[in-house]
Amino acid sequence: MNRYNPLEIEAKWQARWEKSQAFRADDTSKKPKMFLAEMFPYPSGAGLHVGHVRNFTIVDVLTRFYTQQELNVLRPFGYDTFGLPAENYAIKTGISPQAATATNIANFRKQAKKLGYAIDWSREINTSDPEYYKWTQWCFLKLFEKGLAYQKESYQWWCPVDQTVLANEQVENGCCWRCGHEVEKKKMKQWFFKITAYADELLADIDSLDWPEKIKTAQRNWIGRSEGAEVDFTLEKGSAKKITVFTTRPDTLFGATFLVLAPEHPLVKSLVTPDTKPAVEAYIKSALKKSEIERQENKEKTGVFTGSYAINPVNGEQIPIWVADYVLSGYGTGAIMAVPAHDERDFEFAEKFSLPVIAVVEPPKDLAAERCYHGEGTLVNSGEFTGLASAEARESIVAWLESRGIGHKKVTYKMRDWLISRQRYWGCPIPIAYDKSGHPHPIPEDQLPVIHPEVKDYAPDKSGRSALAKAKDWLKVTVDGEEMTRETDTLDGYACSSWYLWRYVSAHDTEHAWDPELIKYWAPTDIYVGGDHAVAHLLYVRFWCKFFADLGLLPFREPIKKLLYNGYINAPDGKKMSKSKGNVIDPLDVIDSGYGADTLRTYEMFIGPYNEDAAWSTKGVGGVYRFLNRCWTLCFGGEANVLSSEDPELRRGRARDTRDGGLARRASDKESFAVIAAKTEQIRHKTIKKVTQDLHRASFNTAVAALMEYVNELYKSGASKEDLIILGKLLKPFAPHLASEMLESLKADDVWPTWDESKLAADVVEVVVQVNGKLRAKLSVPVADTEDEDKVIALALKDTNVQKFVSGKPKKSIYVPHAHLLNLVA
RNA sequence: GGGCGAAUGGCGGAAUUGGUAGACGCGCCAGACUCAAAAUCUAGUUCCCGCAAGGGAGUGUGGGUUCGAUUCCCACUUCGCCCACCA
Repeated sequence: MNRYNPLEIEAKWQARWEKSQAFRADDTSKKPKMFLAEMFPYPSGAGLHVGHVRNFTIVDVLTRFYTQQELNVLRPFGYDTFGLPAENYAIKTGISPQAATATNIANFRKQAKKLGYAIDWSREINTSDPEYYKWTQWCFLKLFEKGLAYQKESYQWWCPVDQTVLANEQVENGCCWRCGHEVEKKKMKQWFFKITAYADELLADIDSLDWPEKIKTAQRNWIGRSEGAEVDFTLEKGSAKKITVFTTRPDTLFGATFLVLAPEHPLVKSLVTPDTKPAVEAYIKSALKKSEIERQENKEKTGVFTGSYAINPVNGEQIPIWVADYVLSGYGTGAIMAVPAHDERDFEFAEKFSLPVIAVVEPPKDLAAERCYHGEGTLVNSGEFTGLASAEARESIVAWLESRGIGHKKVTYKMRDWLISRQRYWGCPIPIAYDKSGHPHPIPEDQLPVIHPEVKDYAPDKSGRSALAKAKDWLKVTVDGEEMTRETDTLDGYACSSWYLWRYVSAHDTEHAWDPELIKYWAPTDIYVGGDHAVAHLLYVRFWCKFFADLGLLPFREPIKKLLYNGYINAPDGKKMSKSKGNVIDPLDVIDSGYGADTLRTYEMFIGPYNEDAAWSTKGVGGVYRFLNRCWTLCFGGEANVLSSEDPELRRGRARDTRDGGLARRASDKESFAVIAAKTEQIRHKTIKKVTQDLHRASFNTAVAALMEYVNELYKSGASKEDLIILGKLLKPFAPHLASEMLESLKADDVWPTWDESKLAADVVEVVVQVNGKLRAKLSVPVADTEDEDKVIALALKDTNVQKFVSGKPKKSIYVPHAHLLNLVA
């Protein structure tokens, strides 16, 4: 007998699949479609890691499952290649990001093929290929046309030593990651996408998504809708100036004892007096220098009085205006009315700076008075509104403000517009040019793509502009006959991944970003699998989808029907895998050590529920390898050991060792072959049902367990040819090479089998008897008798063990036929 | 601080609608095979008592609902993840 040699058969099948382009999706099919994808990877120089394998294998199992169910399946693949690692590598080594990317892609492709993935390689995409990013730029122009791509001054991290802008992740403990100098915030003109224009729809449509609840919640929180009011406070001294604040609690307006502005608030400069100016300016400077981490670590309230006062519109009180960094410039109006009696943060601030605290909401009597009650209650000290319930008062006070034109209802979102400028070379160039007066113009569509110029040094220049600024010739461009200068910022990588799913339908289309007919057939994506980007990427694709739907370019408003969010795989020690800890498991090592791709794939599906983190177990891999070996032995190792049987085909595939005691025992059994055949048929149908249903609910680990049970059973009772065919078909999504080898030798196709419900029922059923909820006996009852409750009760009462616990007639009995359970209450 | 999720043998995990807790795998243990080992096969493996039949306890802790709770409700403990001064 040949031994199971995974590396040999895997190479054989991979070569065949390659040659026949076995996984090309059919654009012209009339069959129902299924479009699956993983979150495409950033191809790092380290190659695939076990996390990729888990992610891609989930998609592959489903791809093969639906293909075997004879759907028309699209399962493409691509690479998200723009980003800092390639750029930093280029800065360090001088090797161009283009060249490094090409090498990494070749490696990823080779490794993905080695895993036997059923990928339609004709649709491979790469976001840094001009063929692709021409259309990313086209998307930008569409957003620009509709006013959804715009420029605004915004604060960015800036290193005064390196003279460069830094991304958030390049700021470590408030310092520059390269030189270690403290970073500052610098105001710069930046590009934004107006995602807030879709805030309401993005929020509302979350309900309809077949996505994990935790992702949906994360998106709801991120969007952060809150209802409240904007209220105008006039300044004293009869000035026409006013300060508008946002509050969710207009009912507490009588308790507003001071105003607070964010340090960045534009009015601050005009509120200072000669006395306060130096202190306020110093405070603003230090506040802007504070890093995010410092803000998080030290929540001690700080602030400074501007020297000006405002008038509380409801009671005419004069209240001081302060500046403090606990008020954020990007949210609401960047200014708040502080109600220290009912807001914890305002209270802390008032306490520190000895500002007055006036309670205006009385909690219900059964609630103990808190230091700072922020719940609902009855209004006190609130003029004509005193005595109203707080919820009611919110309405009344806003109406009162509205009638005077000094306030109105307002909905605010935590979500900000999406900042997409990156002062980086290795990103998609923004297709914009500036005229002599600095006004931005779109690069005309027929001049796309705007391609990266060659440069010698990839480091950003001293002005904070990307290395693109060093390509003097490239910078000059003629647009509509006018000499202009190109934009040197590039797009955030998330822009490239906001539309790639649609590119897959016509990956190399030179006329469109996506083919308008094919998109109707294939999209939206039916199942999308990933373990990252809960809000960012998964919100951005939804945003672009709605935008392009509004342009009439997409016939749907949600891009992803079902999302599977897979967990991480940790090292055997339970810690995150990392090079520095030396605990990294390389999936290619697992394959090459002799286990093969089928074992690796099946193991990663068996490791635990797909959506939870799991720890790698080298021993566990061995267990799965043994299982696949047993599959092999059943199919190829049995000939020499066929049991004597009336039907040699029936008992084909007995384990190779005939000397064991179990066999001897079974040989002496009186069980006829017909009885054994009936039993295996039942298990066969049970397994088909279990594996099919488990794949539908993405329960991969239990599907593999069911296959293991099946194989264990076939080992005991012998496998018929039919059993082996079913095993091969059910195994194929997990271990496609081995299963293909099996099905080929059995001369069988791989069409997914169906089960016959009537074959699942046995003649005799085990009925569980409980007394007072405790298990006391198990009865063998003929199926026909299980429908008669009285008969079952009578049978139960005859059982000697039941009799020990039931004296006389039971008080009550509960019979649950479908669970084969009888509970007697004694 | 807020939100979400989780807690089951020695370990990873299963139990899909409130109905036999511990499937499957690892590990361990005994046996077969072998000169021996590995590999393979067979059997056992929640804990306690018992030769056994059987009994008792048992799904983080405490309570509740129910004939019956890993599953539902309340309170608490621990761990994980995400967000975090969002007015």
